[in-house]
Amino acid sequence: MARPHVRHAVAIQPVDISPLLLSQPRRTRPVTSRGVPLPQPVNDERVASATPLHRSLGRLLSLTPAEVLLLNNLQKTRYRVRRDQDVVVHGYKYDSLFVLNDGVAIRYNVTHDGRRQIANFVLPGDLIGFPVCLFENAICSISMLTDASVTAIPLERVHMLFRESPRLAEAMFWQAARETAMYVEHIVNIGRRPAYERVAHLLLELLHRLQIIGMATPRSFELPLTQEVIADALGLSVVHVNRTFRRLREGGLLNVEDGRFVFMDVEALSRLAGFDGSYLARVPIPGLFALDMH
Amino acid sequence: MARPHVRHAVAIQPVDISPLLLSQPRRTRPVTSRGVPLPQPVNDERVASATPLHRSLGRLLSLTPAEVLLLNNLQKTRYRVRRDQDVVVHGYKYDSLFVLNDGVAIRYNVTHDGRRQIANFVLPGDLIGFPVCLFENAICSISMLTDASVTAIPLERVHMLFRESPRLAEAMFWQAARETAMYVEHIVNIGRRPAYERVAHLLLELLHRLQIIGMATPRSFELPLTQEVIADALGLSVVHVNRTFRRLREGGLLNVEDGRFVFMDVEALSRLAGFDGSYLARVPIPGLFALDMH
DNA sequence: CGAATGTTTGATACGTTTCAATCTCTGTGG
DNA sequence: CCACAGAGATTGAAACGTATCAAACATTCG
Repeated sequence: MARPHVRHAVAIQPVDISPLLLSQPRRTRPVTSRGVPLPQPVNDERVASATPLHRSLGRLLSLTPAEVLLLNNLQKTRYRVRRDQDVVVHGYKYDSLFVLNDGVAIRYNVTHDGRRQIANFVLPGDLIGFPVCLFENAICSISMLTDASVTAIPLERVHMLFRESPRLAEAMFWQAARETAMYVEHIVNIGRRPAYERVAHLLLELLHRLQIIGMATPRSFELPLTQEVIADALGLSVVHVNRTFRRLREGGLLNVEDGRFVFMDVEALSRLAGFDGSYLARVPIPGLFALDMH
Repeated sequence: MARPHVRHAVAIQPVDISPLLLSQPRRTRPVTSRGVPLPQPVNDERVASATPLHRSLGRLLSLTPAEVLLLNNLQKTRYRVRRDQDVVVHGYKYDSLFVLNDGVAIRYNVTHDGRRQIANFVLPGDLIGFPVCLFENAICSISMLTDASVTAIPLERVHMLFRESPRLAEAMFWQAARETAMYVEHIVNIGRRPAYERVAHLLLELLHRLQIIGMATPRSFELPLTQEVIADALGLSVVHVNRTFRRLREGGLLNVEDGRFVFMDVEALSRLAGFDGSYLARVPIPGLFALDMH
C-alpha cells in the first residue's frame, strides 16, 4: 500500500482558516492534509446560466427558465482553488455543499497509520460536498488534482430548494443516488478484483464519466493522475500499479503517455475488467421527465 | 477470495416473477442469485404508526402527526421475505424503493468470475432500494440474512413526497447521505486496512448501528453472520477470516459464540481498527429541526 | 546545477489465497 | 432412533499476488 512514510499528505498546522468556506472551524482529531482551503472569491455576481451544475441536473430533467434562475440563485460565491489544495478538510464543519465547476478533485481519507485511500473522483458538475459536508464534521477531505473552480451552495439554500422546487430537489436526490452507485462499484472493484482488473475498471469508469461531460474522446482522456493517485484509489502500492500498467501496455490494451490515457481496445479492456457502465447511465425519474412544472 | 466455485449464489432461472415487486421484468445479463422475489403480501391496510421508517426519519426531524400519516400512506404493501431470499435481483427493473421493517439484508454483487462482494448491510429502517432500485436495471442484488418484513414505497409516491412534504423529502435526502458515508468508510476499510482491522471495523460499525436502533447491548449483538458473509463483505477469503477471528479471540478482544458477537473491549478494538463512529451519528439538518411545518 | 516529483525495475518478504482435510452441528429420511 | 447429507467452522501446507525496500532514471523548476 502506498504512503508508508507519508509523502503527499504532509501535516500542516491549519493556520489561515477563512470563515467563508469553514463555519465554526474546529478540529476533532489530528488532521493530515496538505493544507486548508484558502478561498479566493472570484465574483459574487450571479453565475452565468450554463454552469456544469445545470448540465448535470439537466441530464435528469428538462430545466425550465425559472429553474435555471433558481439554480443560479443557489450558487453563491465562486472560488478558485489551486492544484493540491484541499477544498474540504476531514473533521471540520461546513455549511455549504460545494459544486465543482471546472477541474478534477478526489475525496480521500487517511487511516490512523497514515495510509491514504481515495474514495472517488469528483468531476465538473458533481456535488463536492455530498455526503462529506453533511455531517457535524466532514467525513473526509477533498483535494484538487488540478486547478479548479468551485461554487458554494449554502446548506440553508439547499434547504430552501426543497420547499421552492421539488423538481430540482428530486433531481439532486437522484444525482446523489448516481454518486452512491459509483461507490458500490468501487467496493466491488477493490474487494474482489485483481490488480489489473482494478486499474482497467477505474480507468474505464473515468473514461465514461468524462465522455458524458464532454471531457474525453471515444478512446482517450487526459488527466494528471499519478500512479500514486491510482494506487491510493485502488488500495494498491505504487510499485504494483506501475507493473500493472506495464502489463496492460504490453498487452496492447492501454497506453499512458504523459497525462494522456489512451485505450487501444475499449471492448477488450471492458471484457477483461468485467466493466459495465450502466450504473453511470442517465436515470429515468418516474413522472419527472414530463416537465410538469406548476 | 471467497466463492471461487460458486456455492451460495446458485444460478436459478428466474421463473415466478411477481408483477408486484418487479415492473417490466427483464434481464440484461446472466443473473446469478439464489432466486427471485416471491412476495407474500401480508396486508394492504395502512401500516401502524410506529414503523422503523418513522423511527429512522424521526432521528433527523420531529415528525408532526400529519407527517406520520403521510409516511404511512407512502408505504403500500408489506411483504414477508424468507432468509436467503432475494428482495432485489441485479439487472431487473423496479418501481419501488423498499423499506426494511424487520430483519437484516445485504446488498451484493457478483463479478464476472463468480466472486461475491457485499457492498453493505441493510438494517431495519433503511431504504433498501437506495440507490439500487433507482436505475433502469437494479445495480445489485439484495438478499435477506434473516426472515424479514419489507414494505414497498412506489417510486411515484416518492415523487409525490417531494411535492407534498419537503421536510420528509429532505430527511430522506439526508438519510441517503448517511448511507453513502458508510460506503465511503467501507472503501477505506477494504482498501487500506489489514485483515484483522477490517474485521474489527466492520463488526464495530454493525455494533454501533444496531445499538442506535436498539438491537444490540453495549457490548454485543446477535446476527446470523457466517464467516463467508464477513469474508465477502471485506474482500477476504473465508479461511483467512477464520484465522483472523482466532487472533482476535486469543487477543481477548472478541468472542463469537453461535450467532452472538461479544466485544470484550470495545475501546481497545476501536483503537486497533482506527474506528470512529461519528459518520454514523445523527446529522443536523440546518433549519429543519425547528419543526417549521407550514 | 540540485532538489523535488514521478516513473521504472529488481530482489525479497509477507499477507492472503487456494487446496485439502477434518470436525461439529443440525435437520432429515429410512 | 440412527445414519447420513449439508452447512459451517477449523486447521495445515503450499502457492501466489502484492507490499516493501532500495536504487536508478527522467523531468521539471527555481
